[in-house]
Amino acid sequence: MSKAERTKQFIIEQTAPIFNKKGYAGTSLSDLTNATGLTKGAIYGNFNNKDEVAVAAFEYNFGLLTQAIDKRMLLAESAEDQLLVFINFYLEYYDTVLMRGGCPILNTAIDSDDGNPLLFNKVKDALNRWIKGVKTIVERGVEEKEFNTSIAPETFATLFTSLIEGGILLSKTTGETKHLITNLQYLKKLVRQLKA
Amino acid sequence: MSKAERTKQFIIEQTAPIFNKKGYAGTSLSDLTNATGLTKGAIYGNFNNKDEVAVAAFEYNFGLLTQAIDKRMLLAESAEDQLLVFINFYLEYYDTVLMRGGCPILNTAIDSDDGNPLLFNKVKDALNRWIKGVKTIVERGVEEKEFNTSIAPETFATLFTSLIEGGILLSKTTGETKHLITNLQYLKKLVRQLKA
DNA sequence: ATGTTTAAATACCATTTGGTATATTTGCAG
DNA sequence: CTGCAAATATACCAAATGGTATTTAAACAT
Repeated sequence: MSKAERTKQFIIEQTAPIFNKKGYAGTSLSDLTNATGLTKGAIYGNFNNKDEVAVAAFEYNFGLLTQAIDKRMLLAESAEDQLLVFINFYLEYYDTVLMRGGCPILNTAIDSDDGNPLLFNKVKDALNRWIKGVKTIVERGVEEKEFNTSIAPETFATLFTSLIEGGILLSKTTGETKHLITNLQYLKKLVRQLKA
Repeated sequence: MSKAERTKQFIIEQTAPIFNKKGYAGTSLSDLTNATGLTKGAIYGNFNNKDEVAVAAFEYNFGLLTQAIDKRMLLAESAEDQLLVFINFYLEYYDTVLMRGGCPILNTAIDSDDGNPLLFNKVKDALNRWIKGVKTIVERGVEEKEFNTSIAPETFATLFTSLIEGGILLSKTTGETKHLITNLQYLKKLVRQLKA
């Protein structure tokens, strides 16, 4: 890894939590220099503008989540276990996710819907991939006779994602973890229903 | 209503959708003057700072929603009908809500969680009131033997709110209404389950 | 109608913003 | 260990930011 590549990575790692917490418009160039200890010259030597840093930061934040989940996914064999990977991940790592500013999809979607189409498209893609991933798991479960068809895969995927994101919103806003936990437990029940 | 009160109201009405769309940090003083056609003098004659305008704007945005819902709530007698008021409101007015920048609670919660505690507390209160309102409806339904206890009122309120907010997020981000509709239809099913 | 209070416009301020050109340092190949 | 290229720091820029006196205009009670 060249020097430039290393500092570029360093900038992303240091600024990613800030973008996630303060949002795109709320994060200034001086926030970036403060967080990294670097100067504007270093930032603009590695990125063309603030936009590019924001996009890279989002991809990094989202990547952290997906990597952690994908890693656990390897150990899951059945469709049920794969769905439980998501649920258990959030049950265990909710505090960590919160410490980093919350769910990057939730944050960045709301933050970029007006005025930052490049970033917004990235979030859109990420969210669509996530929903589709859940849907695919359920479809496979149905194909392999592990799941019944009491809930359509597409419907399930929407409910699944909404309850997680909605739960994060409620818990983050009220300060009470119980909301997310309630949703995750309900999702477990839904998964069980899918099996019965 | 005095002149000052009228312009104050005018400022709130004109700037409320902007704050909802662009967020607090993303809305500048010049956005406010542009939207109103007034000058900084007029704004600062009626508000002490940008914060105060933002808080007033949020309360206005949230008030629009609650007023519309409360109005319909008067016609609902049973607990079931009262829950359906929420569901049908979002089914019918989703486009209108989106046109104004989406759900003010969702937007403002994400926007103000870092760096604007005054505003954040307002959202927190609003969200807590909403959740509690749903819970109370279900509790009353149980008391009056209209609802069974298959789902605890508190659990139901969390699921209910999460599915609506989560659905709005999904639909707004993907651009596909189906997500919110899926959730609202599922909520209808949950309400029916509560009756059976 | 007039004088006074009230509200809004103007002109101004320091600071910060995102961004760039240039200078300086650093890393690294020969 | 030296020379050159790559990477970072410095110095600078115009524009925009939130905010404040001060001036002007509009309301309104008498």
